[in-house]
Amino acid sequence: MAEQTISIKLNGSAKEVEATQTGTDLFAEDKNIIAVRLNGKPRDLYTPLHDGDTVEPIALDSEDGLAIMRHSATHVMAQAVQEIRPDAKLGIGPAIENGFYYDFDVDKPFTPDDLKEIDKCMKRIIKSSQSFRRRVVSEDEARKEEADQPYKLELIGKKKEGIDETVGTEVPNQGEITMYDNLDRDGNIVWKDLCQGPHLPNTRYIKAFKLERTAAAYWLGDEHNPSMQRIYGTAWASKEDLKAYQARMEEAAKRDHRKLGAEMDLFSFPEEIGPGLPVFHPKGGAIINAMEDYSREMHRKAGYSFVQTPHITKGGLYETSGHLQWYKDGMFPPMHLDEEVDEDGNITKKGFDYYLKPMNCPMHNLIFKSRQRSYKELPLRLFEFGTVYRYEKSGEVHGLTRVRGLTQDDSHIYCTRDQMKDELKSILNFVLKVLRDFGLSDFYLELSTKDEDKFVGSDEIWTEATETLREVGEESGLDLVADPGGAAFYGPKISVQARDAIGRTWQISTIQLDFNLPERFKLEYIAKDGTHQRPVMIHRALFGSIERFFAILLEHYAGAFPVWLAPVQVTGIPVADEFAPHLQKFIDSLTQETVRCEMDTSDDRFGKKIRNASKSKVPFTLIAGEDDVNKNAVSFRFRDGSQLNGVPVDTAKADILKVIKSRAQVNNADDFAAATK
RNA sequence: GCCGCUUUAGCUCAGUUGGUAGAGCGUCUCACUCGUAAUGAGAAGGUCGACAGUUCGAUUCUGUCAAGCGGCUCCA
Repeated sequence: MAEQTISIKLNGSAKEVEATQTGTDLFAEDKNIIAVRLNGKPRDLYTPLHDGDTVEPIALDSEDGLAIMRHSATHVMAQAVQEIRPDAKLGIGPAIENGFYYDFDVDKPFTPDDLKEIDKCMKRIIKSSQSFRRRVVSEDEARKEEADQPYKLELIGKKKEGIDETVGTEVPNQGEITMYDNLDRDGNIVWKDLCQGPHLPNTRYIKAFKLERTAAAYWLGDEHNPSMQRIYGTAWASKEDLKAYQARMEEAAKRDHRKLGAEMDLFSFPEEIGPGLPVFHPKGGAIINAMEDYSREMHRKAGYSFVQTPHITKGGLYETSGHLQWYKDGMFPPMHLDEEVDEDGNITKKGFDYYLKPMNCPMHNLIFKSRQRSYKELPLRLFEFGTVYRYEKSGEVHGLTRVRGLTQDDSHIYCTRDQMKDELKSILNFVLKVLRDFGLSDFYLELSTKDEDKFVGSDEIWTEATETLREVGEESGLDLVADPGGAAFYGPKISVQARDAIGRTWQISTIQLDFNLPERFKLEYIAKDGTHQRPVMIHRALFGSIERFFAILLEHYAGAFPVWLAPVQVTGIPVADEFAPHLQKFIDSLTQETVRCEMDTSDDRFGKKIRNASKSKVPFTLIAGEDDVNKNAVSFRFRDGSQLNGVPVDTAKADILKVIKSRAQVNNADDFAAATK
């Protein structure tokens, strides 16, 4: 009797196969295939096929394949944890970027020794070649099987609402509750977990993993829920990929702005001042100055008006704006001032609560309101380096990227509704141009839309604002990614995301469209027809915060800034003391041109001075010895050790100034030649 | 704010199973004046994060607090 056949679509072409065949048979010859994409959805390799199915292979080293492998790896980890800590209650365990985690409720948190033991146990499990088997169960059966797993029981109740732990790959939502059994070589169930899958055919496909760290995490990400112990791991398709990942992590650690900031003497966080409150040392200050000077120049050219506002204010301002309603916890507590009390404790003069300002916009609104405005003044672009203070929770403070006192390059643009779209477009172009001048080049946009629990204003206004931003974003030609619920309470925003030199993305600029604060502050202008009209307000921070942008640049360049931003642009090293006056004279003339110079007059030997200059990442080391003095010249040494000797002082000076003005990056003699051409 | 970890010289880190400490780099002094990534010698520098408790004695053990780190939560 002939086998029954079905027709499927395999890798895009029609094929007749035996009805009993699965991906396991179809891809038997390719050991790199670990699952199938069945009718577009990732499934276990052994999933039964049906007539008309579309089947594509999923390779271990593909994005889907890695997610499946990482998800299986976290099952192995959970099995290992329960072997070592039988009392451990399971939370969720998804695949994430670069790896996986699993949350456990355990009596005692895991120690580094525990991790070593879990790691060992995982290797044993992987080696024992367990297979994963999918099993559909009824809700009652699932509840029975997971009776001693309270968190899983909670998940069973929520499965129907579509909550799933799988991240990084599409979720096969089949409306079924499934268990995944781990079977040993004899087919005995050695472990099981409530899970939607899919999984690897076999644990041996987990070829390269490493447990990274433990951390606490709230159950289902809600801080009101119990805290669980999370173990993070990383897993890759091969040992080489794992090594490459670890090398990337090391590279990122080397660039950490907190480390470079201390090494390069740029900034510090004195304990006496308080957490999240940085002080910038002279070299850090030089960089910040260069950033701000350039920013001011660009803003002047783009038609912005510079304003300045105080750091503290009476609270009423933030009641009007709504900030006190939504962000009181994030503000430093008030100073109650000017209250007078008589001997009996009765208030004889009412006092006021003063707050450190967390935002500049209300103050800029007051500048707008300071007199009657005409449509002829619009768009009115107010700009300020405004220092604000936010009481970030203690665990949230992080280097310069999350601080309690920060300076925003903050701008508020008031315009008519007719002007708003063009204005938004030109703001976006301006922002991207300036970011490119700072050496960032790889961008995408994020559109943050209304948070349904935290907003003011009508739906119509939100829709109009959101759609306007969407159009501007789409017309920019950059990728536009949705960020649902990410908006500020007063309006939607577009944020500019930039990838740095090692591929990490940072949120940098934000452009927010706001119809609400003008309403709350009753802002008006006189229109052409003499009527009173309400302007639209655009909030815009380009660097975001200067501190944070500084940190991003520091990591992007790994401390080796382009010449115009380098804290020290030139270090002079005489070959011997007798040549110092010649070099000093040249350095002094550069200083007169506001080039940031240093002269190494220490007792160190020449070689040591070269080493120190090299370690400092200064772009130009200028050397002068007998040859240079005789020729009234200096010699350049660049960051990579390449050299340009005997450059006449006039040429040297002109070239240095030219490179600074061009904002070029110079790491070697070729860069220098190109920048001075 | 929550969980875990960490805190010893300016920096990076040893060390003391409870008897108040050491290296390298850096700093200072002296000598060396040198052409491309560490010259040599000497010296100074620490209430071992802070405060309590246990102890004859605490940098070491316990507790509280502070700062930092890794996450979680949050981020106008």
